[in-house]
Amino acid sequence: MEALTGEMENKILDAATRVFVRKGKTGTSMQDIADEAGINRPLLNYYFRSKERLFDQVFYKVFIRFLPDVAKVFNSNLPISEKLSKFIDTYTEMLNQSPLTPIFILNEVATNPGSLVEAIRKMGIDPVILFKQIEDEMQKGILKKDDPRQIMVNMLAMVIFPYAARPMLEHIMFGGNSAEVDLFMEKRNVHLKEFFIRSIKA
Amino acid sequence: MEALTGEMENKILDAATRVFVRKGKTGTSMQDIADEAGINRPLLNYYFRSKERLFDQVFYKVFIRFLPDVAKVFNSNLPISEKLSKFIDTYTEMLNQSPLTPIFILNEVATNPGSLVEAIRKMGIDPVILFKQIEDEMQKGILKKDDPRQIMVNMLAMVIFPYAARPMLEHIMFGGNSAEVDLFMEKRNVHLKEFFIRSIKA
DNA sequence: GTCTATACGCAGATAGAC
DNA sequence: GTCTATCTGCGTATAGAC
Repeated sequence: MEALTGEMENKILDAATRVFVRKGKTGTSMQDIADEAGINRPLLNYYFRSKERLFDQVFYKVFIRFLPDVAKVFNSNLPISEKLSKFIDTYTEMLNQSPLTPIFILNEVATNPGSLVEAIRKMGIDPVILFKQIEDEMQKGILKKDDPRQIMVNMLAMVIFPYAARPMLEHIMFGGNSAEVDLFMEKRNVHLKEFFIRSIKA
Repeated sequence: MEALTGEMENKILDAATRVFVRKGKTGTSMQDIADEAGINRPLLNYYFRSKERLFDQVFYKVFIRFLPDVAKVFNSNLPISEKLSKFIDTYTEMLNQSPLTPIFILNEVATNPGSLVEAIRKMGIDPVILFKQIEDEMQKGILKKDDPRQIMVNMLAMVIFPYAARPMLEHIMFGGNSAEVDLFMEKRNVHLKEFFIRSIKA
């Protein structure tokens, strides 16, 4: 029944991703995934042996999806202020396409730290180069002297947090008005760039 | 066997809180909680009828714990810069005592938005007063003109995110060195105050 | 109030027919 | 490769003895 190789694998993987990301690992049953994929439960085991293995592949896929575009920005020759701006745009675009991803990843890593170790081992992220550049610009007087890691965490925080906390913010700060949050998020890109540059420039 | 009224309830509630916060709602079994409390499984049902009801009480308790101290800061007559500084200290102290709380709350609200609605209805948070004060100081030229909600989200993001993302950051940015992260977090308070004030002052 | 015993369903996983 | 049937264990919850 399968024309292309791995067609069914991808079909399952996509379905599993949607459910896992929405309901979490322990909150998802194999039946949920089978229903989402429109197939039979044993087929999941046939193709992925176990829920554990299926989840691992989903996690890895979701996790890695967030990196290539960002790496491209970080490895470019642009000054920090430009990288920052591009990072905000790139990351925001990804998050708009998969807004549930941050909370999914943060939660899985928190409740099962082992899941991450394997994933990052396979790709070798190295933020050191970026730290060096930041320190360089601090030396040159372009940026205010500070701990580059604090800058990095701030950047991630301000971009990612609103997505992870959206349901909270929507109810507490926006009275449940979802459309208003959308507007807020649209304007946020411009705000962030200004806000951030003001803090780090010398 | 119970001397004080509600002694057993509290014992269970505390145990349940520890397990729920660590493993999440769906990742926690009643047996886990009974073991943690050192009691028998049916006793949980006797005191709380169902896992659902037990969880609801835990969630509400955890959620509300984060508010009174913060509310005190927000309702004071201090200028924004002072409130900000106190907020960072207060929130950080709470988070240091229960560092897993952010990811617990964010995840539960994301996977089951209904849980939040009930909790906030009972306490009536109102950030509008704070927004007005921020706008006031903007009018007076103390703060740079901006959207107060963006400021608010930035503040929450920079304080809360490092706790929610700690396992991630620890592995990716600190090479798994936990002690170094502790040091980083200690220094972060001072950094945050400077960083933030630079961004918002006129 | 606290226990043992138990009911019942659904979870993940596999056997085996087609 | 895909299905039905089935195994086994664990999940929540309750009945009933003490």
